[in-house]
Amino acid sequence: MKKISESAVRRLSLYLRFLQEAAATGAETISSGELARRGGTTSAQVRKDLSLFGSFGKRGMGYSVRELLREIRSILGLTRPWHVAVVGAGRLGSALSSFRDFEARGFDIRAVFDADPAKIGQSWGGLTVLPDEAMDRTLREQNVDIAIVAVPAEAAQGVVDRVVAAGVRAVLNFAPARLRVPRGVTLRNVDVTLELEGLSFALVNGKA
Amino acid sequence: MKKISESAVRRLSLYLRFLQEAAATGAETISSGELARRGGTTSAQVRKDLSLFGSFGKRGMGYSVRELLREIRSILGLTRPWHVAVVGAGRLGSALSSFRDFEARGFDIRAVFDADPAKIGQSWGGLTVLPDEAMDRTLREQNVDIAIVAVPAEAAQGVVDRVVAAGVRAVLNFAPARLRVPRGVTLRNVDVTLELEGLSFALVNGKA
DNA sequence: GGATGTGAATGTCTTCACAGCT
DNA sequence: AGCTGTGAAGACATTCACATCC
Repeated sequence: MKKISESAVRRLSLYLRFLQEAAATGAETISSGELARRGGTTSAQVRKDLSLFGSFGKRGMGYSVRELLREIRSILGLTRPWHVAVVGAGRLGSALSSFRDFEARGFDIRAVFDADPAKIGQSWGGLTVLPDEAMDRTLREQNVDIAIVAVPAEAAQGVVDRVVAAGVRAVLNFAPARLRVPRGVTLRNVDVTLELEGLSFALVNGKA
Repeated sequence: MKKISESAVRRLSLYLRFLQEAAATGAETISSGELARRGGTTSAQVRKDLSLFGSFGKRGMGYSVRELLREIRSILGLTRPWHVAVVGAGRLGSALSSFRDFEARGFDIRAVFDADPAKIGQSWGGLTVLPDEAMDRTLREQNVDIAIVAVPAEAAQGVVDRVVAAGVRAVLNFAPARLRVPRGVTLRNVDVTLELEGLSFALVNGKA
């Protein structure tokens, strides 16, 4: 299989969202031009992205919204729910754990962990904060696929090592730290400070 | 001035963080190879990135940690503090507002807004949640440079239009929506669902 | 007619490799 | 010797443009 760039995958996620919006308005078909307009890209880009996986459109017609929804869901692996755990029940972890939007998109939060005794046992929306020591066992029992790391930077590498040892193969890291993961484990970072610094750069350089 | 890619700016932010860590350990100099190792890139990449802005190193020696810190701070526009406002005092907004790390890096949160009467007047760490109606005036009075949008997707475009009208030229959007901003305004998105879907893709495709 | 799918052309970013300082 | 700075080469991503098909 061809190598797919991260930016292409990001765009597919966006197209998926636009398709859901279009479906909600009852649209039957959608053109590459319309997807491009919403995504701030070009129609050629949209067609190239989709052509990496197949030929889903009808010439002269565009794409069937329902069909393309199904295809992109399948490409992105969203045909079955994923099991997610949140490590760190601070403000950020609690915000993420309570995001009902995730469930709607097939990411089921199965557990929340924290090391702070004061937080353990608290419950948010059906989830009880579990102690650190229960982590390894629970990750396996719940067949957790994706771990969200929302702990302080100093603790992040230790956490990721443990979740990887417990069989988790995908990690979304919110800690401002560059983590090491073994081959076969996928890591993505959300680094708010980095984004702010990017905005700072744009401000002083007058770039749009 | 040359066009600098977003990925180059991201890497500069990372180098800055590594330099701060190195400075904390008392290191005097650092090589491109060492920065590359920490950042998961190559030494040639590091040198190219830095060479876009000048020649900061000494051959055979590497870079002076203190000097390079100063240069990168200057490049990124971090020599003066930026004024930040958070719009949306839900769980995510509250988590972001209380991130003390931002202040340390020169991003001063000057105001938090919400439309919900139940939240207005609550105070978090010296900040009082202000009502929606006070937003336009306060953004100008506080000379806010950067707005963080942490409201539901449906409300996000309205919010960004208002902050832009109030003179804000940089926006960090956490809402899962693609926002339109006029030329001259920089927008960055943090889209957690997108990241999760990217991990899902990696899981089903066995990519590391 | 109208929009897709795709080789070819272009543009951008990364890596190579080596001359040039220290 | 060691490490930077940088043209040149290579890899990768985007855009063009048009034949193809509904």
